[in-house]
Amino acid sequence: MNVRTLCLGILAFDEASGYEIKKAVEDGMFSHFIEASYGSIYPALTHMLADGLVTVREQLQEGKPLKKVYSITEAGRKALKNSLHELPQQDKFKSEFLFQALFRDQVEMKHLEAVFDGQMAFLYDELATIEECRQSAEPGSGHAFVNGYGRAVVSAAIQYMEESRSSLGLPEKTISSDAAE
Amino acid sequence: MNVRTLCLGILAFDEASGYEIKKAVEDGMFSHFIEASYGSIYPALTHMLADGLVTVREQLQEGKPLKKVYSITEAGRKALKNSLHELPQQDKFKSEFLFQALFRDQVEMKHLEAVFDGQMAFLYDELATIEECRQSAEPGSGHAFVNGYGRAVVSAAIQYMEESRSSLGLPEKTISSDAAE
DNA sequence: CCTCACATGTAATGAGTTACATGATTGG
DNA sequence: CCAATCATGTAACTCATTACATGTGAGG
Repeated sequence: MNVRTLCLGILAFDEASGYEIKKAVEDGMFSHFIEASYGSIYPALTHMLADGLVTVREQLQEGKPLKKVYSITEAGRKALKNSLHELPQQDKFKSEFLFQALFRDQVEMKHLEAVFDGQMAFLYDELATIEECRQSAEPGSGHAFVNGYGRAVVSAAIQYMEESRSSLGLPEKTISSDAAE
Repeated sequence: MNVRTLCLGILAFDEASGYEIKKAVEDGMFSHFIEASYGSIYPALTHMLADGLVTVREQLQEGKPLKKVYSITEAGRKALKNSLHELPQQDKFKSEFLFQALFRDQVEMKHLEAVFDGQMAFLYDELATIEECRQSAEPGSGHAFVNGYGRAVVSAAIQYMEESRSSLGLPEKTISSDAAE
């Protein structure tokens, strides 16, 4: 999938600016698909505007810079549907964290612990984001399915990580002020 | 992570040819980290050879073409360790399957079913691959941890998918003996 | 005052994929 | 004979990231 399709998908739900799209991809409702930087989002929007897949409207705001709000067109919806049908019908579980875990004997214990804790922090953060999104997702919607899937997978990862901590030779984590589940 | 680091990691376990690396990344013990094509693997090996991170040995085989077997050097191990320490300490759950699921209302039911079944097939296949790898992974090793993680996550995904089938409006899957079209 | 959040964009660069190009051998 | 598997490699191309470039307004 490319950034164009991602943006089109987001705009199919609601109009948005490039900045808002970035935020949604970074953290929000659309953070579980692919990554995208400003350097790919803005050109994608410009390109789609030229192709008539989106329209733009400049919005003046009080106390904030001018915002260019993009809306999807009928042609855009058609293009999205088309792209959707062309996407591969499988995806892969790939993890760079696992790659690092693979070499646990070859790195310093301190580093392994940092990596493990980093992944743990990520997983808990991810779960929190998902729970947050679950609030605003209506039951039976695509969003609800996505959040349910994410929650199932992330929870399983957390559980396995917690169980594995000692077997990797890592010290027990004394809970300082963390949010327990 | 780049393909160079991936290859180096694989070679840290055992010597291999470019072709063998590709197979291991496609299907085998090293299929859960990043993807890599011949077009990236061969140049990576050539590059690392020039840098002295690996050595090469040409191996004649009966009934098969000549094979170039690469082995990691001490400098290679050092470089690997270095790269490992520089990798990001988090990774992301990204899924293009979920993106498609998001638009379940906007695609034809037939397509949604194909995508769903495709993902299901992938998950079961993945689980089978992992179980297979578990046989050859010695307990307590990095491989064992990786396989355990993969198994936990993939199992959770399968369970959620099975539970969600009907709620997505998909027909119950009759155990496939009459799957011929 | 200075930094952060908001907001938009471009250009150089880099990393990888796809398609191309070749060729041996085995099995149906 | 033809397809598949084994095996190595290159070149054009795509796509996205990073760094650059600019500017406003709010709040500590």
